[in-house]
Amino acid sequence: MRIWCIFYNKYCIFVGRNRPCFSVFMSEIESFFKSAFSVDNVIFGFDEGELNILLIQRGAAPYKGKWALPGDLVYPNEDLDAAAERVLEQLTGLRGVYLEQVKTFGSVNRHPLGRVITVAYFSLVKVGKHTINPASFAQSARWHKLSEVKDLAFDHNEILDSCLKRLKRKVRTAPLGFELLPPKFTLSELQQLYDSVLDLPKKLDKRNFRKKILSMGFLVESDELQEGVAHRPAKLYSFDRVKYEQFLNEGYVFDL
Amino acid sequence: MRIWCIFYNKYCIFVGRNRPCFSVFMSEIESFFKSAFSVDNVIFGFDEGELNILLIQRGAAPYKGKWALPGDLVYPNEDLDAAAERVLEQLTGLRGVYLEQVKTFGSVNRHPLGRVITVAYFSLVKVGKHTINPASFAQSARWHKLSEVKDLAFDHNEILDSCLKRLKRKVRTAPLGFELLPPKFTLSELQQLYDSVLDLPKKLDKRNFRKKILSMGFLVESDELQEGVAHRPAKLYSFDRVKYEQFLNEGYVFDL
DNA sequence: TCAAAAGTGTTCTTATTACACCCATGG
DNA sequence: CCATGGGTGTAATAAGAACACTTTTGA
Repeated sequence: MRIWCIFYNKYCIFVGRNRPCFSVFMSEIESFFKSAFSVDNVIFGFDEGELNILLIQRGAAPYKGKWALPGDLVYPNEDLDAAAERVLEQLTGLRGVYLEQVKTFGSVNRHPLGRVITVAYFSLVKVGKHTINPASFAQSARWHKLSEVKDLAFDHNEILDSCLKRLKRKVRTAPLGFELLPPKFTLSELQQLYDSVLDLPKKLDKRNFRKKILSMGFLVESDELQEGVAHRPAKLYSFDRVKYEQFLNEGYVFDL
Repeated sequence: MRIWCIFYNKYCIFVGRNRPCFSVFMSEIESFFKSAFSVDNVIFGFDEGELNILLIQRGAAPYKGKWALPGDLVYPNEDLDAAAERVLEQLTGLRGVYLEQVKTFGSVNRHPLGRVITVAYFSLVKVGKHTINPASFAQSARWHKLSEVKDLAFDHNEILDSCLKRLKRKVRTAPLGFELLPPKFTLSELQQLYDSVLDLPKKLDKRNFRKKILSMGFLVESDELQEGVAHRPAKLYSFDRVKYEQFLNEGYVFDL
């Protein structure tokens, strides 16, 4: 059965089987726009020595064809965090990744079709551990180098800025970097990650960086070496979460 | 302009200017009518050497009679920050105070009457510069010592925890303390504030605290002295925002 | 044998901590 | 004259910054 409705005067009249079946006050319809809420997820990955983010290309108006952050309306019986996790999982198939709420954007006119407030999240994924499935979201989806991202749909540039700022702060005070690397990594890869994320005027000093991160005692050296590189192969390390907890319990704090 | 919409399958397709402009899931239409968003504001004040917060006592169900954070639904044409400012102004008459968004709480069952997500803010006010007007909110409103706050309505304890945590972090890296003090204050008052907010196992060292805060160069000594105290009167200082900007421009950061 | 990144200590400089006595005022 | 908090400097320690050469590998 089809039901049509027409917005007329201050009423929305629903029409089924060729006659009006019920109507609602426009203001209630308007409240629909008032109270729509969504999540948007800035998905960070680290690839080719650079920070990347996963964007979708919008398949429908508004902003059709523009690149945007993956996001969706929050379902009626869904917690906010769950909605953000769902967006990520539908797009990448990944579960249990690092996810953090950053800020809520609710300017009256941020969405051209009505009042939609959106809760921004960022997540950290290991690039290459997943295949991207844009189907339910958009006409396409792919990784973009952060340095090449510009002119996103809606207020998504502002959202991205907030998330990036948060990441830059948080990465210095919590062991987030490891979420972006494979389970085993070289110290140079780790340093490159920090250099890239922090984007400081001067790069970190190799010796000081190694001294500091190793002195914290939660990186464990494996007996494996890097392979297939045209230079002296580096030792592979991994992040030991249990040792990190001990480190915290002894009253130390991660600070880079 | 008329907008038509057609309910088809499980979608509601909105039609403007003879073509579809957007569509939504039917079930979402229903949820929109039942959902709302609000702001809650943790209003911090500093009084009698202690951090205080301004609470209202609920005048209506649910949680009638319980203490709660002041908050309200966001109006249809109101930005989120504006709603938080309005809540504060209606309660205290204050405008232009420090206000910061902290986190959004959206658990499905956090509100017994329906789906309400709430955006938590904190603000910092100078106690005594205002009179409290609970009228439009609740049966009463008053300051509570933070140490005596317990068992608030809704998930407001959790919201308070988040805001307090944020304040503790932020107060060390931005000159927020001054927002809680009168324009002229003694260094001991300032230190007492930091001791109280940070709640460290050891109090700050008086000489080291003074050395550090004065060395930043944005506190200006006035020629006035404390009055009416039964001991050597302290010099009054004030925070110079222009000098603080200079301090930042020279590449320094506030860090306590 | 060359290119390319891995790996490694020491010195200097700066920031942080710890600590105790005299001073000015009101009651 | 006493109680109360105001005000002050220095020495020891710890943390951070700067810096250059040898090693191992694949091509």
